[in-house]
Amino acid sequence: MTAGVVTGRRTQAERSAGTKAALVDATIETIADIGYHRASLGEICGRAGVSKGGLFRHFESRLALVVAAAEEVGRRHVEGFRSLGDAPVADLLEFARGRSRARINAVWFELLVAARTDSELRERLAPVAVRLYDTIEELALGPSFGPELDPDLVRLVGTSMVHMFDGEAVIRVVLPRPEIEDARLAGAGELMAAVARGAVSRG
Amino acid sequence: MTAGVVTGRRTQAERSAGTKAALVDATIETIADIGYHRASLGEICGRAGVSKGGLFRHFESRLALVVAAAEEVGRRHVEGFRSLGDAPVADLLEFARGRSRARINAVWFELLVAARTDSELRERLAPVAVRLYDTIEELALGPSFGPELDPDLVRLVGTSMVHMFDGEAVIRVVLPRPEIEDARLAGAGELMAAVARGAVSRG
DNA sequence: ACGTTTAGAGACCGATCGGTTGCAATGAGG
DNA sequence: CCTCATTGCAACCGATCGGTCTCTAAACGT
Repeated sequence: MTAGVVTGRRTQAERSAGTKAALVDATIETIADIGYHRASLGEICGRAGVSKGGLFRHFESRLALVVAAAEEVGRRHVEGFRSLGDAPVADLLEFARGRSRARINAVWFELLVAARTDSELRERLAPVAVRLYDTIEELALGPSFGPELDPDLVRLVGTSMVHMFDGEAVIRVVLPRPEIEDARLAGAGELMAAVARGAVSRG
Repeated sequence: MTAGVVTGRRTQAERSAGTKAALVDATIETIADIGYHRASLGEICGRAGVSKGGLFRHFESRLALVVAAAEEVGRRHVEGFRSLGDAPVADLLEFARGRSRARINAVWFELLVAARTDSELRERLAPVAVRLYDTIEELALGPSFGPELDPDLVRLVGTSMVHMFDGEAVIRVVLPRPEIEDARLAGAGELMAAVARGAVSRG
């Protein structure tokens, strides 16, 4: 599970990296399981198999830990996106929807909502979010959309779709409507296809 | 502020309704200000000018209180929507976006995210959300869209827009992009106008 | 006017939180 | 092998949480 773990005799750097990764993994899992405000350091440490004292050896505060967790989730998103390579727009859309609904993506929802009323979290999360969006948009602009297309238009429609799936994912917890969601995915696919074939211009 | 407050001698029913409304108002304001998990009963009671003992006279638990707050926010949304009456689709969209961004709407985001990992909250919030969406969709299907339009299509596009604005509102806390957001509103307006004039069919 | 019921106040409770501290174990360098 | 810095553990701290309990004040029924 936790990449980078070495058994037997380990160097200090390996030990440090190992427990750090275990703590970040446990943080992601804990927030995904029981939510941000219930994800106490005690619970996280218990899952990671690390004591509270050990945690503070690697992270200066709970805040630093959850920001590291958000970064890791972003890293996995980018990884998944990259491994998708070139694909039809319909596949891209389904992948995007899947990411919005993904277990670990809940970490982002939890932290974004918390960031609204927590200025320190907001300030530390903002640059991470900027980097994540920049990376993904750069990645998405390459394949599937020829250079003859207005990149601003592609960016506009693409982010709009992501926001739409995010909003859907949030309300779906309490109000799932599978038929409408499927129709939405299909309709979004048609719109994206129209954009890809250059049939949509910017107003 | 708190509608229904009567000064001087009041009947028990008036007293009860008054403090109840004050508590719900304070809950909405507190969650909007400092978030769901920081909105402690002490803080809420302080703002409402009611003691903790007084609170539990009217609400069996913190959960019951925040669900009542969500209901009140929904009521105000419907009220605003109703007072909008018949209006061009562009105005409807701007109104919808404004609602997604509204201070008090944060209560819904906070509770929806919390509901994902809190089964009791989820179960109590679900029927409220269903009623709210049903009411708004019923209201929106009336004006602006003639009866010759497929109501399912209007519902699909309409909810998709709402989800889009919701997703935008959530990420905007940490990653505001005013130019893209304005272009998004304009583009959504064009799409909605096309739907309203019957230029879009369901696939 | 008076006993009953309801609304409200505020001290109090056990549990849990994020974070600290002193100490034991481990690996690094000579 | 010995010394020292790093890593990890667990008891501990003050603060705060949701919720309860007891008591007073106000409105009600008669």
